[in-house]
Amino acid sequence: MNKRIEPELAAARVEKVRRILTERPIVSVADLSRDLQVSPATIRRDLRTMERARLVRRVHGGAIASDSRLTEPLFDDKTSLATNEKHRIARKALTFIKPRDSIFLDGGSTVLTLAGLLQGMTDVTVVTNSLRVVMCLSGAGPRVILVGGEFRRLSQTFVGSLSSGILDRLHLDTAFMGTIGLSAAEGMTTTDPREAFTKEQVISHARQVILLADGTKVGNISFVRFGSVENVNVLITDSGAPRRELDRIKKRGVRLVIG
Amino acid sequence: MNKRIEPELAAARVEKVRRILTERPIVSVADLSRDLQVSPATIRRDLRTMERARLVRRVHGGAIASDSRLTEPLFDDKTSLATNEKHRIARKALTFIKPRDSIFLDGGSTVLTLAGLLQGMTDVTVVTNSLRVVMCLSGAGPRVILVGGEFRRLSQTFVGSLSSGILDRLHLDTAFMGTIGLSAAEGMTTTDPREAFTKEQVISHARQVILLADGTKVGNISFVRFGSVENVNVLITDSGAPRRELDRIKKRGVRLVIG
DNA sequence: TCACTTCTGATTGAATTTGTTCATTCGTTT
DNA sequence: AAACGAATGAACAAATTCAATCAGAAGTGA
Repeated sequence: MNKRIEPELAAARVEKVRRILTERPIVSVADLSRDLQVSPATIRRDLRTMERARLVRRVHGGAIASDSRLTEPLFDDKTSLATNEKHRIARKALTFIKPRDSIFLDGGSTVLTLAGLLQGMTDVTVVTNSLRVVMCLSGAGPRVILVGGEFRRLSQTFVGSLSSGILDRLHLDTAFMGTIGLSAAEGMTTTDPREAFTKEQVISHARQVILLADGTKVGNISFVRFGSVENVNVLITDSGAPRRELDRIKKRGVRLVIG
Repeated sequence: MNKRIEPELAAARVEKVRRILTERPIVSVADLSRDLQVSPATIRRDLRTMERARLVRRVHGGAIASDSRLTEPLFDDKTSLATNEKHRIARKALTFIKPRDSIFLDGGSTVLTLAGLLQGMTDVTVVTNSLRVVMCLSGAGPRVILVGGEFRRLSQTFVGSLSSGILDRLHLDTAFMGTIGLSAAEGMTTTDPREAFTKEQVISHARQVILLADGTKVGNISFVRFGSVENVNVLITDSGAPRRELDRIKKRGVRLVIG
């Protein structure tokens, strides 16, 4: 135009829009047009390309953040539920991590919450078989090593015997693991045999096993067993766990921590 | 006539641009031209070479730091848009895949485009070291096996010697790979030694190697070499590749496919 | 010295971006 | 249901940016 007081680049504009959408859930075209000093037509074009890149969702008059991830129907529901207990459990777990530790994180939703708390730490090594954990730490954070294997879509983890090739070469200070069921009689149980196989591999390589299991898991029994109660050094759970079962587990030598 | 003002050496200019981009997230060509006292054409040439070295990402009117994802994990906005050549190359590559093949996909952006085309196929096995490939296929699609290893944030891939434990047990029909540079004299080159190590591992396990490289890569030379031209069975590129270099490569036994 | 290469700046035509105009659609109100 | 204003998309023009090319300057090696 006649006067270019604002030589703002297009790329900078989309970045600003994104930042605005992290603070507010919705913005109007008019607001953006005024804040960024460009015409509404330009804003609409920007939003259109951003929508193609799945960065925003357009609505009449503006745009909203596209936090509603499309490709994850099952998993995020579980993590977005019960976040209160999970967060408390994860924070307790955090106190068991020392500098320069190498820790294992498996694919449980509570464990994923713990991974989120590690984003600021750089002096630990995280070994995992969970796609979600890697995605959570893909931007910044500790050193991440992924044991390979076959991808299991339901749990978004890598399972099977292939991972043993890597695990055999690693030493783990602490393994933080989730489970579907934990009972004094049947030990830890889960739904998938390949998942169980990988978990057993991890247990056998870890100096210390810490189980993160909200109260609904305690006393529960699933399909495939992957280790006995004796393998667990610490159980972090919440106050919803049944007392009697907890007592039985404690008698087997497990240290209990209530988040 | 000579200049009173000695212009910066090219290397010094590159360094200055990098320093500027550590302070500001984005700079315009005009700003750089004024600050460094050289013509916009020179700035563009510098930015072009810096982009090939993955030091910056160019945008219309300027450039942004390539590692700006330290704060923002989702980084592929631009590459998912600039898809014309990449898409043509990827579609050509698709014709080399037969049912029940086991194929390797590495972490290149063109290869990632190919992964997107595989979402509907279920009768192939995809082996990869790329987080983005797994994310792309995490919802539905073929069987996915990830070779583990240490996570490299810049390329979002898993690299290093750990992955050999899994690769040694797998047979690959075709490996689809990207590269930073490909020249008849220097072979394939990339920026990171660990990345190069993994690529060499893959090459040695694949019955057939197909290189996906847009025209800007042909004749380019990067830091670490990871195989010679003889290792490449097929090169799929676009019409932007320099003719003379293509001829030299073809003489070395590489089958050429222009997307 | 001469041939050759590399780097730089200028030029030109193509491509991209942006603002404006206008017809159409959408959401709300009557 | 009808109507009105706001929002949208398409088309176009102006300005900017880009890539390709050329020519000159400076360095390199024979």
